[in-house]
Amino acid sequence: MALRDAKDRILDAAEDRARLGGYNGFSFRDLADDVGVKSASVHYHFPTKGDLAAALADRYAAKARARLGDPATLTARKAIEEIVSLFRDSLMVEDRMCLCGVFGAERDMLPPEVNAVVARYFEMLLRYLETAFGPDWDGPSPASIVSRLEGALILARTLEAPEQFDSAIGDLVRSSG
Amino acid sequence: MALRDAKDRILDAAEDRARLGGYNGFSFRDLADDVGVKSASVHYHFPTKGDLAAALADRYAAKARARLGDPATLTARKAIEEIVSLFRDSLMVEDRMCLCGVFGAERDMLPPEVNAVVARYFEMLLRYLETAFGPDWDGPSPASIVSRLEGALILARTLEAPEQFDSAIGDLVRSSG
DNA sequence: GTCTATAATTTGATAGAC
DNA sequence: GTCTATCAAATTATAGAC
Repeated sequence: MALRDAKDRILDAAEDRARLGGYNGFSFRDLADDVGVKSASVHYHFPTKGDLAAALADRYAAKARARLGDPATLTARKAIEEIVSLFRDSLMVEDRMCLCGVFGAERDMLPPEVNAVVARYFEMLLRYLETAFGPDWDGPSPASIVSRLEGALILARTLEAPEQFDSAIGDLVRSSG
Repeated sequence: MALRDAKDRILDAAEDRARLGGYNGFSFRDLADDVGVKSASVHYHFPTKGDLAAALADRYAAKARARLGDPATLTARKAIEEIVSLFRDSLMVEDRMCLCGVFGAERDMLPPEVNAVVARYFEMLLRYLETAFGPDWDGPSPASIVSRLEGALILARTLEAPEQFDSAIGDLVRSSG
């Protein structure tokens, strides 16, 4: 598989651009140029932009879920470390927003099929933490953790101060024993 | 002042649309139609879209600051209640994102003059909490609070579940004594 | 699956009359 | 300060050849 197939490379380009500028931050021509094809070829794989963005969010969610692992086998502390690491890499390694965070912020003007997939991403993250925490958990709620991570990405990137991420998340990691 | 001046009404329309769909979620013609003028008139008040968005974020920050009040006169608990109330109304009353949250998420494709104003908004929020907390504060950091609030807006709106906001923020309010 | 070509619309922005 | 008129470019999307 020297070069992955076009469909995947189109999604790579779309993910990169969408995480920088949102749904309207990229066009079919942008992606075509990135991949080295014509925009008609992009439409062949994804008839409408809604199709493309929904497929994009779906792949993004699947990759996150695969990376996070099975929460039934994890301690609460380890699950928190995993999800923090996911968002931390988004900021420190990739220097990109969370795709579903951007789409979520723009949700009222996105095609409904995109919003449906974005919602499933957040439900997946919440369920991941709930499962790892179990019924007796008395630490921070899954919703508070996911919210903090999304917000910390926005804050640290807006201020161009990656250390603000740790300032926002730090005590979460330290108190997750 | 029967009808506020056009400049302000244009910003009203822009704020409403931007908080629903982001920077590229509205056009000069959209705003002109909302206000009842022609798009050339919008360009008279704001030559470029960057000018408009920067003025918009500036006004948004000023309104927030005025509502929050002087942190030097507030207890930590009261300051937290004020900032939570600000974001809570954004969700429950206005059913809109935080303008600077959306712009922050899209920052890498926004004109730099917009990003500068958005950054000042977040710095203002952090300073507000820092001032109210004072040097001996050992509760949640200002960055963690602001992050949670921005993220909780995205989460609750994406899931179309306002109660997730309280789930994300609740223990903050309860532990802020 | 990719291309050329193009349609139909929208966009940010300007010139100049009133 | 608002208008008419317009521009050049970009946008999503489709038809049909190879």
